[in-house]
Amino acid sequence: MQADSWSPTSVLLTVDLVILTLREGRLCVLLVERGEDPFRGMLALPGGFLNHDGEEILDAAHRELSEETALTSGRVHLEQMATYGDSGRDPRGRVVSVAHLAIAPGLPDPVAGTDATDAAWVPAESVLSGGVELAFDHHRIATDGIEQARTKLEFSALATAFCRETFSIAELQQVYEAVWGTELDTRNFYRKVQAAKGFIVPAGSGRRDTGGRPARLYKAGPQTVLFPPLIRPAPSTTEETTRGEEQ
Amino acid sequence: MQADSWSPTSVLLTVDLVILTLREGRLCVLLVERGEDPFRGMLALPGGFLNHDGEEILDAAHRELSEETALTSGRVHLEQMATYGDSGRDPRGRVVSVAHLAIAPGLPDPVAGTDATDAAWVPAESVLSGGVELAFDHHRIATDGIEQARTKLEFSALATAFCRETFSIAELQQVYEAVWGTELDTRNFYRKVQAAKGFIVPAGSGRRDTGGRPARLYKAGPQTVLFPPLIRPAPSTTEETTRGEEQ
DNA sequence: ACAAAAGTGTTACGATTACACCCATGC
DNA sequence: GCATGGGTGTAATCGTAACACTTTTGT
Repeated sequence: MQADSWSPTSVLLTVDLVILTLREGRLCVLLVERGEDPFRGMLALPGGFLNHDGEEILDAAHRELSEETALTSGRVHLEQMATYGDSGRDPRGRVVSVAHLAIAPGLPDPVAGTDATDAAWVPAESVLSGGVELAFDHHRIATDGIEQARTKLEFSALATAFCRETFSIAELQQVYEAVWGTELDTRNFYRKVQAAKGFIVPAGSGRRDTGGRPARLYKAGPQTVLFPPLIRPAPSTTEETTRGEEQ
Repeated sequence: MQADSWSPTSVLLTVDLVILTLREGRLCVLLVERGEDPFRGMLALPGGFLNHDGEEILDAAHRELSEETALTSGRVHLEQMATYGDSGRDPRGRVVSVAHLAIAPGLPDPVAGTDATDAAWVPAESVLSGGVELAFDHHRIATDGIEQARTKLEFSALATAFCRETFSIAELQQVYEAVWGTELDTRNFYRKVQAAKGFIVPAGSGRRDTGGRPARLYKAGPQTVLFPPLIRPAPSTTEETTRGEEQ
């Protein structure tokens, strides 16, 4: 720590959320239209300042999550992602944002937030391709969040957070296919997730109205790290030599 | 973002550094003895408040790194790790710390910082086992940093940051063995690192006074992500079912 | 010549893939 | 019965581990 001869700079702290879900087989991000003035009317990630003195960062993220979504129970995955504090990122002054990644099962269609004028699920593809413009540095944050979700799917049990309490293995596979944007072999996927001990545990015989033989149902197991991991197939011949690492 | 009906809380922002290096084949962390009053005389991670209005977080981390170590050139790896902001973590008030991970080649023995009374390289093992007490929540931060380094060694070219400008493959192997605490087969390691294209590139024939045939020398390649990755051998039969994920 | 360390070939094994096949249910 | 989707068996293939072996230098 530094000597206190000069007074240290204080900053405003916000939490921003990259909330991901699956809608009609597509990975989507929750975006809100800003009702307040910096970037009023523009799309942005949900988020906000710390509430009162003493609110924990993770609590603030949970609070913003509840405000923006109609999340019933505590069945949401929420974890810290990275901190963005570039001096020019907010016109109001020095605002540092601790970005979080949230994963939720498919949520009711249009979600009306408390202070946000409007909220909408936007396909992750549109964000990645730059098709939508976002306020602040939220494009960067959203991109980082999506990429992090893709990576964590390989090594952690994150995929179950996209599903409801109980789910079939086919549903779990759809999560992987949607987030990665690839197709997987049903039979091999079946055995791989079973091989990862503690990933999923049986939860009764299933009743699903899909027509064929009913699938067995499972729920999330105790393990958070997957071994062996589910390796994401390489995007075929397209070599990508440029991938930044340090931020 | 929230409406401005109430004034948002401002916090003090610090950067803390988990600086890792190899000394005599052991992974070590740089710790300083605090000369100022919260936890005066106790060991802590190097770090400090943001300097003046407008200093970028990453710049502050670089500055602290230079102050605490005698780093000559820019050959240091520095990346953001995680943010720690629990309300009780600093007795002076609400202080939020953006922790960074730094990797450096073996540095001169005793490093005297500018404001820290004393600085010392402490074996990572001692920190992990709880053998040394650290100020604030720095034990947690240091543990997280060491674990992150271990993981990143598998999938990124981080290991080269532990080496000097040029290095032999055997030296690179020592990095892996020290950080992971395992032994690796020399021959297979040799081919694995060569197979990861862009990881290391030749840098002239080597001269080392080790007695045998001189090793070829290499330098860090352009690639930051390793494919195929160098998988860390499982720690034998010892099952570990409890590994936290969310923070 | 010998020791020490670098680098190469080769085989055995385990994991992964691709795909053929059988099972259970609704209509 | 037959369409539909769930679940199992198996051979070809790939990557890896293990280790014998050759090469190059210093003394």
